Amino acid sequence: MQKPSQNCPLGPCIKLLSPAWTLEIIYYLREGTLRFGELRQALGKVSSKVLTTRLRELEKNRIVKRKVLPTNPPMVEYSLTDIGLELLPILDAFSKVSVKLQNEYGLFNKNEI
Amino acid sequence: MQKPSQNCPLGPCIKLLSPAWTLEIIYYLREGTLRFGELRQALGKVSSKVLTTRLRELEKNRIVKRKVLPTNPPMVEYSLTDIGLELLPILDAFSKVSVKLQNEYGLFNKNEI
DNA sequence: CGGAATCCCTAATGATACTG
DNA sequence: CAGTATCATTAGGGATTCCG
Repeated sequence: MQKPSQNCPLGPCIKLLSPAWTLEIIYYLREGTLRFGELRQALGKVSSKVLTTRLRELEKNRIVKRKVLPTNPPMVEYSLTDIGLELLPILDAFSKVSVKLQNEYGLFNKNEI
Repeated sequence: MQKPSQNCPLGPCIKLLSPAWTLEIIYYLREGTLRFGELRQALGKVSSKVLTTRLRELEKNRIVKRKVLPTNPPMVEYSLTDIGLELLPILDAFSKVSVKLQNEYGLFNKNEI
């Protein structure tokens, strides 16, 4: 969790997105609904505890919608809310910049980062 | 520091920008050069140790340029490199999204975040 | 002024096991 | 399946002091 500075307008947004896995979660939900297990698998090596924590935070901040299906065993679907969708330009920017830094400047290649 | 997931293309960029104060540093350098002390003051309550650490990392990754002026006592100026300037679209995205979430959805108002 | 060197310490993450 | 509960860990950040 990052510490925001005084007048920097990015503060709250940084605080929202800085916990581990947060941006990746939004990334993988960008195209639709995923179940808890699918999301967990997509992320790789996140623990279910941390993933749950993150999803609860995002749900509380109305970024992510949680839908429990009345099956047995229960299935839980996660998707982005309208507010969550508003975050996608940030993801786009990350994506575009990543590509550019890699292609034009060779960043992210060796062990630089 | 965030843990990147497998196929998410944002991984390296996230890793680059996730340490505390990193985005704020870039934000305050966006319009030109700042001395160490000025940057420290702009950020608010960052310790000199952490700020130095962050600047060294950014310098190593060619995001930030460090220039020592031959004065006594020495002055050190920091500015964005060409690569650093490439990151500004990300900052723009943060900024625009922050405003939108605040104005249209009332996020970031109370203690929500 | 701009750090380097210490020491400290908590929040955040992770591993494991268990459950409705 | 989708979590909770517990415990362990650690590394990231902070406070302080001192230096050229």
